Parts: sequence; C-alpha cells; structure tokens
Amino acid sequence: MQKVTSLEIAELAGVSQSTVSRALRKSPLVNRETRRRIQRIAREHNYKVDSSASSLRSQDSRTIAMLVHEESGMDSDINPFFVSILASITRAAAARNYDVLLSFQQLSKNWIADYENSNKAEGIILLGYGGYTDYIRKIELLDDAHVLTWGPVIEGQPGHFVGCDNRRGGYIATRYLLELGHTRIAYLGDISDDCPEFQDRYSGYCTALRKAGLREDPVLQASSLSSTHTGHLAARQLLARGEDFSAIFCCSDLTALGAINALQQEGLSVPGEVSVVGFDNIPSATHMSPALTTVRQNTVKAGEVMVDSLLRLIRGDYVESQLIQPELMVRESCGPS
Amino acid sequence: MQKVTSLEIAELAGVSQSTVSRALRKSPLVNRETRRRIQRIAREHNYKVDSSASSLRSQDSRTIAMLVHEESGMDSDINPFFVSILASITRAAAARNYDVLLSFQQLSKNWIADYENSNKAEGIILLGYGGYTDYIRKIELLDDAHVLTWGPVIEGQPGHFVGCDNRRGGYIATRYLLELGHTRIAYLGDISDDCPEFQDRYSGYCTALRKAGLREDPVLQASSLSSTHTGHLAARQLLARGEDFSAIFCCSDLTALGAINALQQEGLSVPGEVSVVGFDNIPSATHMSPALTTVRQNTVKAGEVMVDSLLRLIRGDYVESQLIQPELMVRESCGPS
DNA sequence: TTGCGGGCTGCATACGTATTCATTGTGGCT
DNA sequence: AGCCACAATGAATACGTATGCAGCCCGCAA
Repeated sequence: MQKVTSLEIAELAGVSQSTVSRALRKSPLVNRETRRRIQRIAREHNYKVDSSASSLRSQDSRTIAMLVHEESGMDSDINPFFVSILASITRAAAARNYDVLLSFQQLSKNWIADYENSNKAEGIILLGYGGYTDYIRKIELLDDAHVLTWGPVIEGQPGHFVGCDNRRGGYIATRYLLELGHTRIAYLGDISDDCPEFQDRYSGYCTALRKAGLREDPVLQASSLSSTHTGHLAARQLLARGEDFSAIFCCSDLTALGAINALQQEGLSVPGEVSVVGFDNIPSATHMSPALTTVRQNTVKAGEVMVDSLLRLIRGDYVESQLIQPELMVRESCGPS
Repeated sequence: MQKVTSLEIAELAGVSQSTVSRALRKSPLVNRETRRRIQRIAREHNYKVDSSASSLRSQDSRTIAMLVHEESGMDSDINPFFVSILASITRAAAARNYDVLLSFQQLSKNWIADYENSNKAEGIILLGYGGYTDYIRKIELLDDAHVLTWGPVIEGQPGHFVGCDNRRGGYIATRYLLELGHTRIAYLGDISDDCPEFQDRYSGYCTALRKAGLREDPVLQASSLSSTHTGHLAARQLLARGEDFSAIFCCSDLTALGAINALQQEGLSVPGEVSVVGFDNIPSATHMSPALTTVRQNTVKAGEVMVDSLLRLIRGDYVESQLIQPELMVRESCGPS
C-alpha cells in the first residue's frame, strides 16, 4: 500500500495533475462536473493533499504555533483558565482550517526562529507570558514576526496583545460586594510588577472602593498567585492578622478555592460570614460548594479574537490590541454584609 | 528581508548546498571544522531548515498528532488529569525532537486520513477515547495507521494501548482503607461498559474486599463520571439511601472533590467521620483541605511511554500494549475506622 | 468565411531540501 | 612509482504540489 499522489488521481480521472490540484482547491477555473468527479475519485482512494508539498509550493503552512509558558522544572498546576483558552484557540483555528502546534516553553528568544523561520507555523500565540510583556515586545519588534500574546493590554504600547479588561473586572467584582453592603473588603493577589494583570484587577478594586468613598487598606491585602496553594496561604495570613473583614475579592478562582478552604477550616462560613468573589470562571467554579461568584473571562470569544487577530497579522493587515470585556457571574458565594 | 535558504548559507560558507544540508544534520561525512563553520554561519543568519521542504524530501514530518476527545458541543470541564498527560506527552515529544499537533475532535473515522495521509503527522495519540476501544481497534486495523490510545489495556486484544493498571489501582486504594479498619466502603463511579476504566477500578475494589472476606454491596455504589458535579450528586444519592459507611473510594479525584463537598455540606467531617480516596492525583489534590489521599497515575512516565511506543510503531517495530503501575499517595483524607 | 473571446485544460516549472553517485585529493603501503 | 583506501565534497535529481502561461475548442459576430 503505497502513497497516493495527485498524479495518480489525475490518471484515474483522465485529466492532468494541474486540474486535480485546482479541483481540490476549488478553483473556479475547473468545470463543475470535472471537479466533482475528481473529488469523488480522491475520496474513494482516500487521497489527501500532501501538506509538506503544498506548504513548500505555496509557502503557506496553514499552521499556527501555540506556546504555553512554563516555569522551569515545575510540574505545576496548569491553570484551568489557560486550558479553556487553549482549547478555545484550538477550536477557533480548526474552524478556520488552521492546524495548531502545541509546545510548552520556558522563556527564550529562540522560538520565533524555530517556528517561523523553519516555516512550521505562520504565526505564534503566547499564553502565560503575562509577566514578560516588555521582553515580548522587544522580540516582536526585533524579528518582526507574527506574535500575539494573551496578556495585559497597555494603551499606546507597541506589540500585539489580547487580554481581559482586568481593571473593569476588578471594578465590577468590588462594586458588587459594595452593593451587598460590605465595607471591609480584602484583596488576595499579588500586586507587584511581576503580575500586571493582577495589578490591574487590584486597580479596579481600588477605583470601586474610592467611588464608594472608601480607600484600599494594605492590611486587607495579601499576596497570592493563581493557585489554590497560595490562595490558602494568603487567606491564613489575612486571618492571622486579626483584622476585621466581611468579604474577599480574589485575583483568581484558584486563589478563591484555596481561600475558601482556609476560611472553612477556621470555621468561617461562606457566604454566611465571609463573601468571596473570584476571577476567571473556571469550570469547577460552578460545581464547588458554595458555587463561586466570579468574574467571567469569555474564553470562547478570547480564542476567536486571538486567532482572527493572528491571521490578520499574518496577512499583513493592521491589528490593534484588543480588550475582552468580562462579566460578573453571580452564584452562591456572596451574601449581604 | 527575504527567506534564507541552504543555498545562500552554502555560498557564504564557500561550499555546496549538499554540504550544508549534511552539516546541519550532523552527518559524519562532513569535516568537523567545516560543519562548525556552517553551523556558525547558519546561526548568524538565523537560518532554519525549511520543514516543509525537509519533510517532503525525506518523507518524514517529525510530527505527531494528539487528538483529545470532546463530546459534541460541550464546553465541558477538561479533566486535569488529561491536561497533565497532554503536557507530559508534549514534553516527551519535544525531548525527542518531535512536534505536536493538537486537536480536539469528536469521534470520527476521518482523522486518520486527515493526519497521516496528508503527511501532517507520522502517528496519532488519542486521549479521552477510553469508552470507544472497540471502535478504535477497528479503525486501527482497517487503515493500519500509527495510532496509540490512552485507555484500558485488555490482554490479548489487538490494537495499541497504554493505560494505567486500574485494577491494581482500585485494589491498593481499597486495601488501604481496609487496613485502616473500614469495612463499609462505598464506591462512587460508573460501572457500565461505557467506562471500562472505571469498571476495572471497581473490579480491583471488589477483589480487595473479597480477599478481606467481605463482598461488594450494590447499595454502597453510586454512579459518577469524572467530574465534581457527578461526584457531588453521587455522594448525595448515597447519603439519601441512609446506609451506613465509613469510607469512600472514588473513581477519580474530581469525583472525590465533589463528594467531599457534599459530605461537608451535610456536616460530615473528612476524614473524621468518612475517609475518602480518589484516583488520578490531579495537581489540586495536594492543595485541597483535607489534602486528598489518592491513587497516582504517573503522567510523566505515561507520556514518555506513549511517545516512545508511538515512535516505535512509526518505525515499524513491534509494540505491546503497556500498563503503567499506579501508586497510593497517602495524604490527609483518610483516618481509622 | 474569418476572427475573436471565453471557458477549460495541459505543460512546464519552482518551491528548498536530502541523498545517491561521481569526483577529487591525500596519505599510506608495497 | 604505482596503487588503493579513505575522507570530503560537489553535481544532479526527486519529493508532490501550485500556478503562470500557452493552447484548444466552441460559439458567435462580422
């Protein structure tokens, strides 16, 4: 059983190889009936266009690369949020007839050469590089490659980014808690430069507080990354301070998960004694108890926007960074003050 | 800025294109110093071998496809276990200089044609098709493609599978609970033909019980898939029956997560009043409270075994289905009877 | 009748690399 | 000196497709 080529299909159909190629690419040049006949024969013989040959000739691989950042050596908890967005990107690409190469990478400036110069992919999507925007921008400019990053969108900055409107997310979450009557609202999340996205969420939180005539209080903030572990630790830290608070806004759902566990361990009920809002709307947010009220990042839309933007970038069209608007998903983890 | 080819590198190095090609593939035919010079020049000019051309000429794409099953239309909770194994496969492939094409697919017999006949990938790894082994076997035999599936390994059956020794996993989990003195041990998990892996875990559970002079009791079993949602429901169902039990063996960690939530909601403490063992060792098992005692499927090893087996399959070597041995991770969710 | 345009199709070629085969130079051995 | 083995390189070609160009046929108008 050896390889079927367009030449053999051509012979079987009594036409030339050119016509086969044209027929299968649905060129209007070839007669409709001829095309159908060729398609039928191709199908019957299980023929598929050789993608290497096709890519080589047309200089188009119809493939994009998706690089997911991973800390060196860590067998770490991959954030379910990234899994959602990764899946969504993959589906969006498939819907547009693009294949997706997946790779987990540590930070390095070589993947551009590796993927684009080798013609393996037409463009690259970066996930999990939120903390390295400056670095990304430099590479992107230097190698003028087709790179699109999920991360914080900064007005007027060069580079191509798509991200959630984190300020607004932090704002609507906090406003909701304020509306419920809470005034001592804690924030669990890193606020250093390393996590610009969390910084933005915090900034939205501050804005909401100030609009309500309140002020953020350092004593009600504890650092956490996006993991149950750090969420748990941060909540314990907060409790250990003995400060009064009736609500917590968490920088991510995983953080919220860890925090709720810590609270429950201390005998505090959620939402009875403490209200909690998360961020991300990971799938298990629905299934926890209490079901988590959280800020939804629309991953389906995000995936589509990212793929579309990348394809425009590849075509050479002008592409602006885009903000995806979040929305509050009200569930069971919050109650009145 | 136009494309750099091996021909230009050849001119720059004062050699022929053949020599460049050989040098970059580290052929022993080319002189060591020549090779180094060529490598240096290639690096300096950011040259990368065009993978389309290379694949076309050598008939080897050095790519594998990873297909993840997804139910139609569902935006479902992707099991963290699959995420782990997916990541591990990707890393293992990268370590062996293979690229990975990712795709989420519904069940169809066309992907083999799509990936192998088109020369996009040399072989295919299937994840999440545990319930469709018969179907897979048929396709695999018909198209004699290079397909490797994560799923239940059945003695003497054709086809290429790698999977966890689920029977043993169920056995060691249950034996552990028995050793702690429990005698009324419930099982949460589907036991129908649709989930052969869960069937096997159940079978291990039964074996352990019988060895201890006990018997499985239908009243202590409730159906659940691998999700927090169904786990929650199954636990409630069990509680509603009013039967006495002091321990639960769950078919997956997500199930255990949902079950523990349900128990805690009912005011039952874990492990105080009920001991719980899970299956999978998903990352968050460590961070929950109580930290979950569970059966670890070694995803790192699984990924490597799968990639190695697939590559052997591609080379035409003989490949046996393989069982990965699980191990019990003792944490905090179990106590004495 | 001739000429002309439009609808299809075929011919020839190029994409960039890997590899077979031939060739060159070099040194060692008889 | 003559021969051979061996190391290193180059020339030429094939992988399978996509596409510019040329050609054919047919119908229609002049």
